[in-house]
Amino acid sequence: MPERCPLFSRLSKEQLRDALALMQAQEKKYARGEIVKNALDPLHAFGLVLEGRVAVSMEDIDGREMLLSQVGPGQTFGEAICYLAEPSPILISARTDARVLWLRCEGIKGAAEDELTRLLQTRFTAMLARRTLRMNDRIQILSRGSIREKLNAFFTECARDAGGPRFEVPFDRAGMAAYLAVDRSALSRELSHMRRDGLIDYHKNSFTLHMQPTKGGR
Amino acid sequence: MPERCPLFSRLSKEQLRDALALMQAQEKKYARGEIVKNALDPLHAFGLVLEGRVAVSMEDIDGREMLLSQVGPGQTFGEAICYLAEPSPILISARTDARVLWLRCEGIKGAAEDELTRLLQTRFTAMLARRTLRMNDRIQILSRGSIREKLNAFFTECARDAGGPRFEVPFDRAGMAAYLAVDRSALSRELSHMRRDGLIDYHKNSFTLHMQPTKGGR
DNA sequence: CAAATTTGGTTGCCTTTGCAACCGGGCGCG
DNA sequence: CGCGCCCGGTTGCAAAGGCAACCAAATTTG
Repeated sequence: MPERCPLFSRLSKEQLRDALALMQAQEKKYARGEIVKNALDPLHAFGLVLEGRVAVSMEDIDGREMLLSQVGPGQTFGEAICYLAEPSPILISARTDARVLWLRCEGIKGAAEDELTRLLQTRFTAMLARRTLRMNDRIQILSRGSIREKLNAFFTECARDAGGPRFEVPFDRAGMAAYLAVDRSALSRELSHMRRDGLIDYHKNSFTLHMQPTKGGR
Repeated sequence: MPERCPLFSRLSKEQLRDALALMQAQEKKYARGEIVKNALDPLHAFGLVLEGRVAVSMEDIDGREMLLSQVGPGQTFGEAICYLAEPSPILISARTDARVLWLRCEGIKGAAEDELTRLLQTRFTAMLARRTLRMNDRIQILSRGSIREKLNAFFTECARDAGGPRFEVPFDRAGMAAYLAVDRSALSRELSHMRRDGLIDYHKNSFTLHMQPTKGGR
């Protein structure tokens, strides 16, 4: 399963074993709702989700929870904090029953003695770089003024990832609202309107875009 | 000057020279308002701002500009895109007259032959990790519902960085509005109200917080 | 199966804020 | 000196959307 993560993809069986050993991989199970990392806890390893879904959030002063990201199978969380070995106010919890593989990054921090370590270093950096780009996308979405604009941006991105106008979103409505930083009921309202206007169709988490293939370039 | 960047800090003169050579450093000057990188242009190197300020933004379909970040002396832009060698719709322009040192990252991508290369690799990764954390902060700010909440979060962060309740922000009002993704006039209005309410004081870009050391939750 | 819980949709109300227009001060430049 | 430009603040207006309350369907639990 770990090979679903770009960090470990296309490794031979032996390489994978060595890589996991190098990073002192340890699997751990969590029940739905369980806290994976409390705010202010340090993080000695970063997590690779093998199964289930995990939410990364921050609690603000008023106790409102802000969703930073939601992590599914093959995706990771906490690399940056773990790499920098900094404390962080981030709260991580399991949204469903989940299996997480914890990976320490000391092994890929210093000088690389062998080929495999070097590969992992490079891939780790690439992972961080890709994460940066995804966060840019998120910031772009959040910067939009209206809910409809946010949804358009969000859907466009989903469609790009899915490679077509039909896709499933990894959120329930409440999660989606948190991701877009809007009110849940307002989100429902806007989704209804967009359906009424013939822009989209949806059922549960499955969405279909009816957008015209944007004629002009951006 | 490059030693203001964490990538090059505390290097000997020879190391710095070698490092710059390794990354094929090239300095370039830009006039205020000049385009540094147009949307869709590829980026063969990332930029280290030596002097002046540079804005990283994205133009959305309606032509509205969304500010992703603003980069000052000693800070870098475009590392992720450059490292991944991906095209990107990002637009970069000089907000003031500026000097930029372009650094290629091929040299620090593959296997590291010498000590210096390894150091640069590690530091580059650390830079990306720190950038990730800063983007998290930004997402946190953007996720707030009201302008006042956004400002509180923003100011809190500024105060943390500055180590005290007085600080200067690196934006003019329009830039600040773009950073917080709110309307400029609404921002002005809210700032006035916060001053009226005794929460802050400000003149031009200098702000002073008068916040009580947050006692209880709401 | 019944009860309870979760999830998504609807609606009315009212605040916030985007928008547009305008004003005034500071600064640079001819 | 005077003109234009940039920047920041103000304000009236209208719309968007947060909030709360509620309902219906779906899903889980006993």
